[in-house]
Amino acid sequence: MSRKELDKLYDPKQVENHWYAYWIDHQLFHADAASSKPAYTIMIPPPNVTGMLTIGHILNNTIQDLLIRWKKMQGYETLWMPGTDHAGIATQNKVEAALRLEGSSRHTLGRDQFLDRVWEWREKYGGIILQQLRKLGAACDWERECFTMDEPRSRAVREVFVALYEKGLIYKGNRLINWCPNCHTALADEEVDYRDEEGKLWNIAYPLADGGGEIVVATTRPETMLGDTAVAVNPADERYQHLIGQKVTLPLMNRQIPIIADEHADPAFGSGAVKITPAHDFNDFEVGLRHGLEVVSVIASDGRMSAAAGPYEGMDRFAARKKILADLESLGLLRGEIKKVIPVPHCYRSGDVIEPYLSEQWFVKMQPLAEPALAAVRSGKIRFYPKHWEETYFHWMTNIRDWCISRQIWWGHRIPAWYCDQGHTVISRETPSSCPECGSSQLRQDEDVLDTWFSSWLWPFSTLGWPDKTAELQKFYPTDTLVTGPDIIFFWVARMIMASEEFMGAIPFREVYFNGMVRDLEGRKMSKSLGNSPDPLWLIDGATPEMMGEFGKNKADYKEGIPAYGADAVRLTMVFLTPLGGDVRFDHTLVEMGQKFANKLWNAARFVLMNLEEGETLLPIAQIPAEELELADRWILSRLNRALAEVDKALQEFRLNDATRAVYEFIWGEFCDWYVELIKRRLYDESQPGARRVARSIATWVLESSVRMLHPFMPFITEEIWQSLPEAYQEAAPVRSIMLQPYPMADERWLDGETENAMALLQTLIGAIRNIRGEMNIPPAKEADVIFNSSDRGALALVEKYASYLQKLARVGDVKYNQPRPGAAASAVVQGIEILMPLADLIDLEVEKNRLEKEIARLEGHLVALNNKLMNRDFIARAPREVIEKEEKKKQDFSHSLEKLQHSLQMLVHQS
RNA sequence: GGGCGAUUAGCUCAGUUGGUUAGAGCGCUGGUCUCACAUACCAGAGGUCACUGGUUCAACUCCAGUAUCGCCCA
Repeated sequence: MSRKELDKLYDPKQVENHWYAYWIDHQLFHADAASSKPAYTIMIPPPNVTGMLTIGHILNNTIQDLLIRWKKMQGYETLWMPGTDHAGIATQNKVEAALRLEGSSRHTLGRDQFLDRVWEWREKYGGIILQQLRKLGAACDWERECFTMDEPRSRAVREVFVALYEKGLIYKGNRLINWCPNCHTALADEEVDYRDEEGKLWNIAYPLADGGGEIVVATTRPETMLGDTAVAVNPADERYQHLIGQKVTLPLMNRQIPIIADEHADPAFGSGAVKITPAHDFNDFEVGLRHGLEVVSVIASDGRMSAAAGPYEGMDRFAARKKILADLESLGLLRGEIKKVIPVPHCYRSGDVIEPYLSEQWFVKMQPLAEPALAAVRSGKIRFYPKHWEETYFHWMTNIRDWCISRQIWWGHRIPAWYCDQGHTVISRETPSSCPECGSSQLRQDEDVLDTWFSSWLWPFSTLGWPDKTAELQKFYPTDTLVTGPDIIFFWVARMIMASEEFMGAIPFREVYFNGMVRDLEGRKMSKSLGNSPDPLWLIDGATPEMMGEFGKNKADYKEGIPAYGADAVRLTMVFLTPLGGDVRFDHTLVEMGQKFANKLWNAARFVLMNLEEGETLLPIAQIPAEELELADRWILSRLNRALAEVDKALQEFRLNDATRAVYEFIWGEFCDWYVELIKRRLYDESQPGARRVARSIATWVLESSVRMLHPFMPFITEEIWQSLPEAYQEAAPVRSIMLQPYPMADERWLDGETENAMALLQTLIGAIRNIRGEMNIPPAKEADVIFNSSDRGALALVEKYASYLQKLARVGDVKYNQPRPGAAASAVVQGIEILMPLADLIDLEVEKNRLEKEIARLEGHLVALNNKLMNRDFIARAPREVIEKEEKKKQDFSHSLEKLQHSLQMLVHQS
């Protein structure tokens, strides 16, 4: 393959599409269960099959891809398992909405036809989100893609249901559950969102049955009073002792209900008496159980008042509330109202207000499952990053409640329970043909389906073929890293640990990385409902204002459209912005950072490549004799290896932003800004072919290492550049790809502190000279002569040896050493070296005076602080010796510099 | 009400075990189309590190409290 001439501007579009196809064609994402390499596995958090890619997915999946590519280059057999989740309620709602537009409904279609429609819909739209992930560069093993409702996963679900039932951990019970009247189904406790809303607390008088007065109760939900079956007071509340055991007449219903004593009544709250509605409040339900109270459901499953609500039957629950308040008012039983902020439960899918609802449901007994799962995290077998999420996990796990798993919808795994006409229940892995108890063939399957999370919690092993004993399970289980959001720590993470301990007898993963949330610049969560999340594909491919429709209309940042930043730029920016587990405040203009970095790297590569000659043999750096390396060479190799060590350490600790920063700063701040500039002299000097070859060899070597280091962060551009490099630098592999190359490792032999110090001195000198030039407005093209004065012979020798660096990077002309001060000169002091720049014709005395005065004031400030410190006896007595010495040295340096600057200032004053 | 997290430059963020002259990118100001890159280069301005106490010779860093914001749970 011959080297190509690279374009001046990097164009991600072609490059990204081309290499993704190449990786797929060569099956570079495919994991081999028969491989002898150690495995590294990540299971994707399966996105909803209805979903579209969001900025949040970008963050989550970029992290996974980064880890996978990093481990692959480190020699692991990596598996990134992709798939989608059938998202029962969400998907059903979506298809029902489509049916409504057609004037149809699931009930018109009937169950079977409706399910056909959902499958059809899934075939059509279900793959979109995974297609979008490909644009990001995701190295998923697409050949293994799973779906939580495909046949193997369904088998696992049935197996688990039956096994838990047989073990007595699944039971059916008539209990109060969270009910969404809109979705018409039960929900798990975790599926309820509490939102604070402005509400009211009403005081209502209940007349005593014997006519001797009244008792006042407070409620935020007056419509539930129709189902009251008691009034409770605290047993220790002296005000009510004489009433316990008496009865009150329930207003509007004219039912007599008892006054009971129960700890649940808080004497400090309102009147101290509380109405008890077991059918519509979780606490009241418990009270009811303790006292054997009747349970009267006055709100039906559709959110309307039931027959038990008497005259209010058929009214919507919110309308009933108004009517009941009005009726109480006219009866003279309202005793005032106060405003109150109330946490109102909402359905996490439809947003409708949840009702506690008494019904027959299936539950999983969680306590026995929780114990090993708790131990797995306590013992450190599973580690959380950041660690503080463990607290949340422990809290939930130690207060765990049974899990309501039945849903009254159609889209999902049908519960494997059958009922015969004799009333027997059959729980079976396979569809039974007759009742094993009575032989009846009249079997009816349970109408309900299982909670979607009942399939997701098996994901780490169901995706590998469980319950069969597959080679995949053998090779890739337990998995290594789970990358997900802390918002599903209960829904998913905790339950996966429980299921894995129960069915695999092992942890599902060794570490969990919780990524932060992506917010907009106002700090709001990016969400579809807020309309503040741009389509990530707009960022990758670019978008015109028309394409963005309503989205960009009122946002200044989007009015002009979005340029095509490319996936690499989006990825780099994302991980650059994400601290360990911290939130990311995101705006598309931030992606310019990634875009510019890609362009910078592109041009650095272009520069290196255009300086190579066709067919040239480059020297492996280990073969270059030490004496042929100059300072810059030793320096860049030392810095490269320090960057590698830092990246490795940061990635191991999931400090992805630190790792990104280290790569970014090395490539741009050191390789491009300094090294590339410093080798230009050698590259252009044809009289020294040896030195030229050394410079080319090292530049190419460092570039090649850099793109390998960067590959997990920016896979596309690094592949493109790497493929353009001379083959001599590439290790043999079955397929030519950077993905199959080793990840560079820090080599301590190249670390060289002395060289770095020497280079740092030169860099500081260059900075000081540039500062003078900038401040004094010396035209960039004009060379400036410089005198360096110092008693430090070693330092001057270094400057002399590498004066060419100063000449190149600070546009220095003649350099002299230890010379008397010329008449008009600008000056600065760096590490004891006085820099004098004779500027007779150019110097503006006032500007230079200001510059010096500012620097003098700065030094004086520091000296005051230093003197105070050094004169403090306690400091001298207690601080470690090194610290004192360091401060003393600092003081000397500052005083020394100060003296010289003051002298310079005096000279200037004399001249003016 | 309980728990957790955050608060550093105009904006988005670094600052690893307490000892730095508190940094980066964007934006801003000034100067450069210097033969890889104007999506660039060079320089500059800009911070009482939320507030109040405490520990310490020494606090952006540790502790306590306050305020504001956010998340989770009830």
